[in-house]
Amino acid sequence: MNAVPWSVVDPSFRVNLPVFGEILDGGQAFCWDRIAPNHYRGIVRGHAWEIGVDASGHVLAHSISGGDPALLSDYFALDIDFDHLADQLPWRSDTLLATAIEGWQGLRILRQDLGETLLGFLCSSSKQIVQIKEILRLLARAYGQPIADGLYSLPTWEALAGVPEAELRQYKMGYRARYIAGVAERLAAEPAFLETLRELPFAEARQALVSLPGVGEKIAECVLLFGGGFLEAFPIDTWIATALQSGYGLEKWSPSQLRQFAGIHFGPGAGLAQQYLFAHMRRRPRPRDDR
DNA sequence: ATGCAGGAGAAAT
DNA sequence: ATTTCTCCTGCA
Repeated sequence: MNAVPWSVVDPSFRVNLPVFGEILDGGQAFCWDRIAPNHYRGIVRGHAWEIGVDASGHVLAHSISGGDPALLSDYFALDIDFDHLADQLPWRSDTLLATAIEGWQGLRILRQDLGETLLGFLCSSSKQIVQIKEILRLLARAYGQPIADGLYSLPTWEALAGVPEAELRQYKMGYRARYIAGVAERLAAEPAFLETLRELPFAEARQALVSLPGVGEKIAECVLLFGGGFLEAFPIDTWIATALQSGYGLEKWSPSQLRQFAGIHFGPGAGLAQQYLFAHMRRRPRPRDDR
């Protein structure tokens, strides 16, 4: 069963268990199933993987489908020095950020497939992570490719083109079916849309994404940050809005004003700051709910 | 039991 | 240029 040996993804890539879980299953990606606290399984870059972290924090992986573990170095964006990027953030004058960075050392932004990221976040509105994963699992089984062991890759947008909205609705996505059908249609009509996106300046890429049905500011910034390599993207969800409002005394600021503030305060690595703050906020119990 | 969730879009201020 | 309502579904 384990004919393929586990190998260290990269000796310099080390994380603690909470950070490991936050990276794979904290809301950036929806393709990983936790099969043990330190062990995840999922499909990435067209291959089935098992990924684990050992007692020393080294990340180990093996592919059930013959994938080269080097593919994961790219997925984890190991070429980017996130520690250095974090040090460039204004933590010296920002105690909230300093606490978040301190508590989540080793956090990184994944380099995911752009089309898959778009699909995932189109399903994300008013949904919890487990629900998003369920929708994607159903879509993968219906329109994706079998990779291994009952695991399917997510469908390409090409595979989704022409699927009627009514058919999509059976996969628990509700009103989001209209958005997915609409985006599939747009991308079929503009085949170069996604590949061009990466080459555009951030503002233009964002504008292009928002022109898609079902993609507003928040989802556009998620797609650009987690799938487009735009580390200046700063998605503002309810957690981040609360963090900014209560942490910086911006209670009366609108979402667009908060976005403006974040760009100026956090700078070119704003997306990483967002990820730290998000993990930090989500770790502590909600404002009104104990236990 | 129902309000509401890591939102978008259109209608109504 | 904001605020409000609806859109599905399933947790809490």
